[in-house]
Formats: sequence, structure tokens, C-alpha cells
Amino acid sequence: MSLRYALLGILREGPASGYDLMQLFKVSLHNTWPATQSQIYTELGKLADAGLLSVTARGPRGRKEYSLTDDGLAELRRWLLETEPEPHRNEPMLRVFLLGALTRDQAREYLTYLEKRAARFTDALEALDADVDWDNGDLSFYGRLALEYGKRLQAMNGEWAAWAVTQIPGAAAGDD
Amino acid sequence: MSLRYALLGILREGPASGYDLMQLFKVSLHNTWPATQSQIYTELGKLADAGLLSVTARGPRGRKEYSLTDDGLAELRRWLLETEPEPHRNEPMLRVFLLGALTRDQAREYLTYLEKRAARFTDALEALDADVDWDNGDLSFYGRLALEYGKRLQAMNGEWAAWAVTQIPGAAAGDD
DNA sequence: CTTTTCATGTAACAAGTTACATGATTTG
DNA sequence: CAAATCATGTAACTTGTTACATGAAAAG
Repeated sequence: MSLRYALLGILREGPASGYDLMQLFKVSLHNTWPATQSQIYTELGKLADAGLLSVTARGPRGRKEYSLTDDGLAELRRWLLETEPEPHRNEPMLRVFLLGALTRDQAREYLTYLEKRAARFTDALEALDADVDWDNGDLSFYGRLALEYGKRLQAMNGEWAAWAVTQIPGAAAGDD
Repeated sequence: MSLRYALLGILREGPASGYDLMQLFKVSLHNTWPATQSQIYTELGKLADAGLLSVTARGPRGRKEYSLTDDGLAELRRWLLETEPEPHRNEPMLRVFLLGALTRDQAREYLTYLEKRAARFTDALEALDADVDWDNGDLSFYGRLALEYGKRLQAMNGEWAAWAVTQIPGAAAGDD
């Protein structure tokens, strides 16, 4: 359901094609709201049918550029102001709950893996930060706030995992 | 896909009915992996058909108690050891990306709302901590690690939101 | 002229949500 | 005996994933 609003929100910055949006999702939105090519094209079709978007230009190879309509902007604002974010799933944390199915050594390994994963992720976010050409648009402005969030989240993830690994009783080897 | 492993993992602690599992999801797993009643019953049926669970007791009102089979435990371990967690969606953060659709006052309001939300969530986690009767099982042990994660996450959320609100330029009123 | 990039669309399937439907047992 | 709780199941719908299918245009 949120994908539709992501599309409306991005198109508020200016018209774009499905292909353009696909690229944007691949780089900057992937960590926040992953979407596949097929989903994007399908959703753009529905949004245009509903009058929230309109095709405002055609290019080579069947390229279609979509623009946000007044109705689309109104619907985006309504969503932002009048609806609550839905609870989200955290698969790595679900796995923590279930770690009792493994030996303590394996559980420690998983937590160490989470710590390394956080470090890798932090590097990826730094790279993204350097890679994106931030402009003066709202998406860049708020995108930087979201990026800072990602960095803090990964720092916290790493610290928690390092702490959690010390909580598992027993020596470093030979349990269960 | 993860729901099936959540069910297998919980049943590793001991047999339970669909109803029991439903309660557990409502209280302690809701923040990590929400699941509906219909989803749980459907999945239990599939898991039993696949031989990963078996019905080991019947009670009043058609109650069925499921137990983890050896195949089920093996499949749970395989998932934990050999598969990668999938990327997860963060709707509140998607909304941050799209805040340019609102006035700056409204954007600040949203961030302030996120800060309050984090505080409320922290309180709810403290209440949960006090409410749950932690036993000596693995689910309790690892559940406490996950709970600590939740507390740290909410603390970070609140700090980030308080910082983010200061990043939005302009006086406290009268823009856009 | 071959490969890469641009560009769209759809079909089949899996996962998750909402709503409906039913009824036994326990508690006050 | 009325209300709350226990207990299960399924149908319709929405959302998301994987895979297939096609082809124009640009770059080397």
C-alpha cells in the first residue's frame, strides 16, 4: 500500500518514467522501501487509471513520463497527515528469538554476524552518501535525514550485537 | 515465509495450540513479527501437512495441540544457519522521505510525533518486560535480548527525531 | 554488428489482511 | 442464562516476488 505513496511522493519533485523510478528505488530507496520493477510498472498503471498520475510525455522506446496530478498530491497529503504508519517486521530480530534451536556457539556466531553486517551496512551508507548527487530538492533534504537515521540505526545494531554476544553463557567453545 | 519458522521455533519450547500461539503473537512477538489469527491457523495446517509439525493432543472445543517433529527442527535449523534475513521495510522512514509534500510546520509536527511515539513505545516495552513471566526457556532468554534491542531502538528513534526536528529550517511558525 | 542499456508489460505464485462463519465451554 | 473466552476454519482481496517476454536505441 505504501508503494503507491512512495511513487506519488517522488513524482512530486518532477515527472519521471517507470524506468527512472526503478533506478531511484534501486539506489536510494532500497533500504527503506524495496520495490521490484514489476511492482512499479503495475502500480504506475493503476495510479494513472485512478487519476492520481497522468502521462505527460512520451519518449523513445515507448518511454512514458508520469506527472503528479492535483488529486495525487491531495491523496499523498491525506496519507501523510491522516494515517498511521503500520507496524513493521524485523526478520533479524525474529531470528534472535529462535536462536535456542542452535548451539550456543552457533548463536554467538549469528550475533557476531549481525555485528559485522551492521559494519558492512554502515560502509554501504557512507558510500551511498558520497555517491548520491544531492540537489536542493525536498527529496534530497529529507533523504539526508533518513540517511542519518540509517547510520544511527546501524551503529546501534552493531553495539547491541556486541553486547548480546557477551550475554550468552559458557566458554567460547564446546557447549550444548 | 518467516512466519512458518516463527511457529516452528516457538513450538520447539513445547506443544501448543493455534489459540496459544495467537496469544503469544499478540503480546510478545507483535513488535517483531505481527501475524493474524487466520494466518497462524492456515500456516499450522500447511506445516502439519508437510510433516514439520504433528497434532499430539486434542482438547475441548476442537482444540489441537501441535508438536515440532524432527523434520521440523531440522528445517528450522537449516533456515537459521543457511539463509540470509530479507531486507525490511520501514514505513515511518519512507514518510520522512516524502515530508516535502507538507509544509515545514507539518513536517516538524510529524517528527515530533515520531519522538513521542518512541517514548510511548519505550513505556510499552517496559510494561511488557514487567508483564511477561520470564521462565528459564530459550525463548525467554533470547526474548530478553530482543527486548533490550527494542529498548535501544526506541531510544535511538527518539534521539534521532529530536535531532531531525532541529534540522528543518525556518522559525517555529509561518512558513510555506 | 554485438553488447549494453533503456524501456515496458504480464502471468503465476506466495504472503499477508479483513471479514465472515460457527460453535463449545466457562464465568458471573 | 447471559456474556466472555476459547477455539477453529475459510473466502475474498491486496500486496509483493519471480520469471517470462519483447524490442528499440545507443555505444563500442
